[in-house]
Formats: sequence, structure tokens, C-alpha cells
Amino acid sequence: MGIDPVAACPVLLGGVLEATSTDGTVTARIVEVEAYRGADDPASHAYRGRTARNAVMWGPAGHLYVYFVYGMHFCANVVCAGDGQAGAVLLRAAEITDGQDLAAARRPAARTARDLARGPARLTAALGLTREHDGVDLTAPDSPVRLRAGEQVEPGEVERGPRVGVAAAGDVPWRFWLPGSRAVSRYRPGGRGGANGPDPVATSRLEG
DNA sequence: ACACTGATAATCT
DNA sequence: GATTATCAGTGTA
Repeated sequence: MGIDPVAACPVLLGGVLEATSTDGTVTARIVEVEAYRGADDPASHAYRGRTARNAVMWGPAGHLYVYFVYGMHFCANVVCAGDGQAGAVLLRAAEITDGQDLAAARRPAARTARDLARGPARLTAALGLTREHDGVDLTAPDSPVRLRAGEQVEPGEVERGPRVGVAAAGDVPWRFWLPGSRAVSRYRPGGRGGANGPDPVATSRLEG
């Protein structure tokens, strides 16, 4: 069983990811996420039904959905709907708390520690995630990628606003982040090259 | 600090 | 053939 992705977002913030490969282990603290639902969410991969790529979104909660975008990047999600419903939470940004040398080796373009996992494709690169990890169980102790609860996050420490880079459903505030972290990615409205502007809903506080 | 643009290929229509 | 839940580099301030 699972829960609604939007409800899962504030729970995942502050959570800890551990990714192990033959090179070692990288540990990261999640500071920014976005919810993607199913048939009612035009911005979701699941909106137009099940395909070979997105099949994992219909699978059990607590598994990893990894997909390939823009010809050279991967993005990772935590599946959370379960029970035949599609839904997932995109991992947008994190702070590397252990294994910084390995993460830096995988991210040669990053000039500062905060840039290592600031952005969804940067995060997957820093943790070494690829399509090979599509479908792995994040809750199994022997899994190459694991997710566990982190330090408690106060409800007042979470902010929310519109999702980044989505043209459809640009109005729903389904992006959540920890404003105290400088690893949160810069706001950019959906679509390319269009009129940029200040974050319109930037700082709606989330009440407990 | 912000704005703009080219790269690049799996996936879907 | 079009689209894309992006990034890095370059230019301007």
C-alpha cells in the first residue's frame, strides 16, 4: 500500500539516500522534491497510461523509478501510490553528506559542494544512478540504493510552490523544499525560452 | 546575480 | 518526426 505523492513530499524531505556501487557509497540528504500523480496529472509520465518506460510507477511503493531525459540525463523518483495507482515523487535536489570525493568524481562540472546534487539530473549523476536502478526496492537493506528517515523536519520548515520545467499544470504547488538549504535548485518556469519571472507562489508556508 | 542557447537520444505518436 | 520532469557554457551586469 502507499500514499498520495503530494502527501509523501513533506515526509521525504530530510530523508537520507544511500547509493552503493563498486566504487563506494554516497549518502545524501533530500532537500527538494516534486509530486507527480497519475491520470489526473497532465505533467506526469503516467497521465497517458502505462508504457514500457513508466511501468514501475504502477508498481509497489518504496521502489525507485529512473528515466532518461534530454538525451543525456537521468532523473529518479520514489514510487509511492501503490495498489494499482500510478504516482511518484521526483528527487530534485540533495546535500551530499558522505562520499563527497566519489560524488565529485562523477560530477566534474560541479565547482562547489552544493552544486553536486543541486538539480534532478545532477542528483542522479552524483549518486551514480542509471536506468539499471529502475525498479530497485529502496527499503531492502541489501539494495544498491536505500532510503531511510532522516533527522526530524519541522512542518514550518517546509515551503512549497509550482513545479519546475513543466509546461502542463504549471499552477499546482506540488514542489516542496527546505528553504534553509542552499542546494535547492533555482526556480525556472515551465517551457523553454519563455518569459521568466520571479517565483509567483514562492513562499507559501506549509502549516502543520 | 540572471538570461539565453546548443547539445543529444530514448521514447512516443 | 516531435517532444522532453535538463545541464553547462557563454554573455551581460
